[in-house]
Amino acid sequence: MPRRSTADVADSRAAAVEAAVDLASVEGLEGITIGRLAGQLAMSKSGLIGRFGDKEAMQRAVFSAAVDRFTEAVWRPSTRSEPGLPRLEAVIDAWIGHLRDGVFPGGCLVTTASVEYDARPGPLRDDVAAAVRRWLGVLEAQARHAREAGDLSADRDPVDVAFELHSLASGGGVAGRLLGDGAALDRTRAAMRRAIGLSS
Amino acid sequence: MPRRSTADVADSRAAAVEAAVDLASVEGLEGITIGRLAGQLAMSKSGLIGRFGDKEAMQRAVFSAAVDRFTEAVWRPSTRSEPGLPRLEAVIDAWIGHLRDGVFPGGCLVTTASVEYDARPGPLRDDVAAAVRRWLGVLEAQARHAREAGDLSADRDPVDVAFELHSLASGGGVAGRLLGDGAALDRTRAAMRRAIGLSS
DNA sequence: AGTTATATCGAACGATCGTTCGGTCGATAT
DNA sequence: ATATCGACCGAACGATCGTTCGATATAACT
Repeated sequence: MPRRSTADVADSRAAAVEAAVDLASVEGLEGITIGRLAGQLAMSKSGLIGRFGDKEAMQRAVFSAAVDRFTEAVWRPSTRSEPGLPRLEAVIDAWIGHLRDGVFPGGCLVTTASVEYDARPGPLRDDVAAAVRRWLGVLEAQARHAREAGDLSADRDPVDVAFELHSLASGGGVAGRLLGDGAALDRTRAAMRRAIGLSS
Repeated sequence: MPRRSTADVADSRAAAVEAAVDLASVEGLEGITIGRLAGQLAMSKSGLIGRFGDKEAMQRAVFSAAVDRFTEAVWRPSTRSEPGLPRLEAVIDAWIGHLRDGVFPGGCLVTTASVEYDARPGPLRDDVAAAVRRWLGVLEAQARHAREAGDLSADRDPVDVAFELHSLASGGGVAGRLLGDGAALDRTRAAMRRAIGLSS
């Protein structure tokens, strides 16, 4: 078995993280097992964990990568749209698309991690909370921009809007996958659009 | 150590299930460990698992008990209200109250289990899906009743309404607990009322 | 009183968990 | 050419996992 050159070092770690994101998407961040992941990567347990230090550090790296994947799929494309309501519309479409395409094989890891750690103090919970807070802030800023531009009803609180969008996407994705309901994402999209004052 | 009389049999099993519900609410149904639960109940592992057969049977019993707890707290009180919109309003208030009171110490176990099993086939996933489907059906029936009574806009699909209420409560509860956001449940309640056409 | 059924125990099982350690190989730097 | 470094391995560690298996003590039934 050839050793990996140092030029491939980053690739090796990144490959492990990517595989772990997919695994965690199904089994949860707590469901990751070093042994199973190592087997899946055809590595030894010690070789794998050595890249991270310990399991918790690996979980944090995995979650961080999942946030990047989410940001890339949902936020990045929307930046080509005008700030405010158009960008919110773009975010909603990208968000629904990202859920539909199965960017995460077992559902959005941010949602999974939110549920796993919402009642469990520790660094991971802090990481998850920070990521969600940041995302809510982004949505809120767009809603505020839309309201100031007159594209969103003045009696809609931007914080409420952000919170509702997040809840709907998170809850809708889970329920849809659990029930195998193909129409769930359509319903979710419609509800999200309703939350920003659009009829359909 | 005195043995338990047969009259206490149901109590012993029920006590184990209740403790397990609380534990699973924090750690997840997959996070339950026979050893830890046995220790917490001052029982032997074998004595505990003997009551259920195997771990999966115990998890199913635990989930079933959680559904009962949810039904008792959220649905039962609402049956004193008139069917249709008044009952939906009562459900929303009871639902928010149940989230606020911490009926489940680590958040609604139905939500937790939905996320845990939404991408993992098996009997537990089937149980969870059946429970969610039943609950959505109940909500939908009330929404339909409300619409036929003219209390709900004719262009609101009862299935949409049920789905939105479920998503909002589920997503809102998680995000609120994760972020330690005391206003989250107020926002969730307002959004749920908006979903059934009420202004506040 | 004697029998049966049940609830629970302690001990042990093999499997797997996360982690540690010493060693080996290959690439890089001197 | 030699020394250094980092990636990775295999083996082993103690802990815990879920489960199985008699043994025991009690309650209920005949």
